[in-house]
Amino acid sequence: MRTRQAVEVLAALGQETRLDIFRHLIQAGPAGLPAGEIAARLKVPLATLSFHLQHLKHARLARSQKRGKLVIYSANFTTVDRLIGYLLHDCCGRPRTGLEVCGEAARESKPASKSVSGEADS
Amino acid sequence: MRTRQAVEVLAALGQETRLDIFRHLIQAGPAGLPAGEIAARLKVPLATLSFHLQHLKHARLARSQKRGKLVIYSANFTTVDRLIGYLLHDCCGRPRTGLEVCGEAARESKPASKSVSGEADS
DNA sequence: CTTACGCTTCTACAATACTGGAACTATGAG
DNA sequence: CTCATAGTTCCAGTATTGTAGAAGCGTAAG
Repeated sequence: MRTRQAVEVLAALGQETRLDIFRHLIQAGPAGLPAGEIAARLKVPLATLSFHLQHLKHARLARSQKRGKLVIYSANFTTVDRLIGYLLHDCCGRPRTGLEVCGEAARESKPASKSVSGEADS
Repeated sequence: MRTRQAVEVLAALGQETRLDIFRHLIQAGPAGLPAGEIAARLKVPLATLSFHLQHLKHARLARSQKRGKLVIYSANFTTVDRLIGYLLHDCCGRPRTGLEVCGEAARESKPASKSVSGEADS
C-alpha cells in the first residue's frame, strides 16, 4: 500500500461516525447490511450516512451491491489488512518485526501480564 | 485501546503532512529529531510543523524532550502497536485471527506470490 | 545586559469536512 | 399507472482543520 492510499484509509477511519459505520459492517460480516439498517442502528439521517458510505467506498473500506431496492454494504477486510501491513512495514518496520508486534497485540487482549518490553508510555 | 482514542490516532495519521512527520520520526528511531531538522527536511514552515507536532503529541504518537534550546521529538511506537491491536481485535477480530492477518501482511512485503485467499479486491 | 537562535503561541484566513432537509431516482407492490 | 419504499444527490449552513506570518518566550553565547 502506498502512503497516499494509507492517508486516505486512515482519514476515512479517523472520523467517529465513519468508524462506527465500519465497525457495524465488520460485525455484520460478509453478508453486510442495507443502508437503512445502518442508519437506523446509528440513528444517523440517511443523507449523512450516505455521505460517509461514499467516503468508505472511495477508500475501498466498503463495498456495495444492490438487492432489490436495498443497497447492501459490506466491509472490505483486505484494505484493513493492507493498512496494518503498511503500518507494520513502511512505518514501524524499523525497530521490531511484525510478528513481535502481533505478539504484543495478542497479549494486549488478555487480562494482563507483566509488561515484557521496557518502554514507558508517556 | 478505546474507540475514542483510536479515532484520534487514526485522524492524526490520516493527514499527509502529519504522516510524513511521523515517518521521519520513525526513521530517526528512539534518538528522535529536533523540530527544526524536521521542518527543514519536509520544507514546512516551523509554525505549521509545530501545529502538527502538537497534534501528534496529543494523540500520543510523539513525545518531546528539551535538550538545550532544541526540542527533540521522537515517535511513540506503542501507540501504533495499540492501534494495530485495536484494528485486529475490535474491528477485524471477527473473520480471522490476528496471526493470519500478520501472515498476510508479511506476504505482502515480498515480491509477489499467487494470492492464496480467494477474496476479490473491488 | 544584549543578541541570536529554536521553537511555540497567537492570529487570521482559506480550504475542507460534516450535517441534514429537500428534491430526485430506482425498484417493487397493488 | 400510481403509490410507497430505499437511497442517492443537491444544496446550504456550520464547524473543523490546515496553513503560515508575526509576535512572544526561553536558552545560551558574546
